[in-house]
Order: sequence, then structure tokens, then C-alpha cells
Amino acid sequence: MSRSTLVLPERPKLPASGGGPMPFEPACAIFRRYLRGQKLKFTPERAMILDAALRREGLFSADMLVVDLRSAGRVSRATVYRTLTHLHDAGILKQVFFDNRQSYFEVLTHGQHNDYLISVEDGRVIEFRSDKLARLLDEICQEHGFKRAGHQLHLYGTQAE
Amino acid sequence: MSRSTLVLPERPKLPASGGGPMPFEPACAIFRRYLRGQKLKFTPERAMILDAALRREGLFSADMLVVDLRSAGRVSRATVYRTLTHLHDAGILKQVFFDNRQSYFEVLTHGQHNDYLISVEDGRVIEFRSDKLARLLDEICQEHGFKRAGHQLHLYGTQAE
DNA sequence: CTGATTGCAAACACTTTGCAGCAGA
DNA sequence: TCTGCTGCAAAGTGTTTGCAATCAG
Repeated sequence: MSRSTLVLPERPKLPASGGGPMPFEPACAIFRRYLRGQKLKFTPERAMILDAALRREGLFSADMLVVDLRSAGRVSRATVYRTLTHLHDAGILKQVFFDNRQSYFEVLTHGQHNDYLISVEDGRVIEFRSDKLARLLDEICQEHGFKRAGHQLHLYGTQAE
Repeated sequence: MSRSTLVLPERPKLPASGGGPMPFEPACAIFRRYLRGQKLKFTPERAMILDAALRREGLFSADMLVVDLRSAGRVSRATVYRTLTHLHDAGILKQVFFDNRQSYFEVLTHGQHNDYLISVEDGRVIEFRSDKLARLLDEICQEHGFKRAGHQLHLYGTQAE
């Protein structure tokens, strides 16, 4: 009884961790290239969703995008979800899981804050980035015979008085 | 438009990160003490759920416990969820989020593997622990004026050939 | 005895999906 | 034209909750 190796039911969506193929190339061009490569189409809805995501700073949920898009011409929730998946696969977004309710996204082209410090007191999320950490993670992967493809770190802390 | 500080809708459930109050004290005693302190009751169902969790090695989901418990005398899914919350609050379990579907738990008293290396190829989860990492995380928290209360790290990697 | 607990089923919240009509390339 | 795309509503999935009966302390 009881196994010691868990295998996730779904293939993990790896969070690209910076250094991707898009340091300065505009996200829109990356997206179009990705879509073309997959024989998918660049529609006005997809353009609007990408635009809304790019306007966001920091983390956002699918629902926040839906709300943002209500002002400009209305996109259905289903399309937002479908497009977020494509944006993720194109390496433009990173998907983050803080709890078992909704997931959050972050534009990878924006800044380089890939890690999160969450205040236990009020749920505030502070984004940061540490090169020292990245190096250590590479090291750890190597020790286990892996090559790092991405990571997700949530630090929880209480305000030091 | 667009805020840059996300505030999670629910207060985060902080994942106690080792060094808690229970290096060798039996989990059952910890749980009874916790329950008494909260004026809650130690019922046969709660005992069975704790027992099933302790028998598990590594990560498990709520559903896995429900299945484990079918053999011994049946506990309802609702009670399993309710009890998992208490076990978490008592510091006996850690809750882990790999995706937006279900959450996983891990007994904190068991080993000290608090971090996860996920194989992108097959979804396998390898548990590990790094003291060097813990120290670095403390450092990072300090830099931001926080005191570390826990953390969650998911490393994604591809098998290095 | 009294308030906490249980199982059940219904409710929830977020996400995914089937389908008929629409529209890029 | 020929796929792929969209919106809608329905279905899914893991988790939570209201309630009446039950039980621990």
C-alpha cells in the first residue's frame, strides 16, 4: 500500500523560466509565428486577449482578463481560456498555482520576476527574482540528473517587525 | 488600469516548512492536543483519516485517502476534506498545488522532503530537500522585510541524457 | 446533556467541451 | 472553400456546505 512516487494525472505545464526565445521580440510577433506554425489562426479575439494580457502588470487571473475585455468589445470566457492555453504554449505566459481555486498568469516578456513572496497576514503577493536562486536550482537539477526547464517558487512569510 | 500587486482572494494556507513542533512527537498526540485546544473532538473517523495519511509515503490526494479508507470502515468524502483541513492547521500535513485540479498533501512528520522536481516528460514527481536552498530562502525573505513561514518549490526538468 | 460531527446531497467555483453558425487564409 | 474559431450553454471536477441525525466529552 502507498506508493512513494506520485505521477501527476496530467502532463505538467512547465512554467518557462525566463531566457526563452523572446527577450525583445514583440509578443505579438511571437504569437503569430507560433499560430502559423501550429496551423492556427490569428483572430481579432486572440489579438484582444493578448493585448489585454500585455497591458496587465504582474499576475492576473482569467477572470480579470474577461473583466478587462468587457469595455473593449466583449470576448467570451471560453475563448479567453482557450487563448490563454495558446499563449502559454507559445511561451508568452507563465501559469502559476497558488491554491486549488483558480490559476494565475504572468507575461514572461514583461519583467523577470518569476518568484513570489506571499504575506501570510494579508495574502499580498510580492514578485521578485533571484539569480542566486536560479543558479542553485540548476545545481539541484543536475544533482538529480535533470536539466532545469522551469520552476515555480512560493515563499510564505510574516512581516518582520 | 491593471494593478501590480495581486492579493489572493483567500488567506493563503501556509505550508509549514519543517522545523515545526513535532520532530519526534507522535502525530496522533499532536492532533489530539490541537483538537483539545480548539474545543474539537477526537472521533473514530478523524483517527482513521490520520492513520491513513500516516501510512502514506510521499504525496497523496484527498481522493487517494478516500480509496484507502474504503477497505477499513468507510468515511465520507466530506469528512476526509474537513479532517485534512484540521490536520493541516495542526501542522501535521502540508498542502501542495501542482495544477488547478486537485491539491496534494504530504505528512510533515515523515521525512524532510519538502520540495519537488517534476519530470516534464512523464509527470513523475521526485521529492527532495536542500538545506542550502532553505538558507537562501531565509535570506531572500529577510531582504524583503519578511520572516520565512514556509515555502513551496516546484522544479520542472527534462531528463539530462 | 449539549454542542461538535457525520453522511448525504446539493451547491460552488473554475475550467473544459459539444455544437451550430461564422470567418480567416 | 475549407478548416479552424467563436459564443453559448451544458458538462466536468475537485471541493465546500446546509441539514438532520448522531455521538464525544
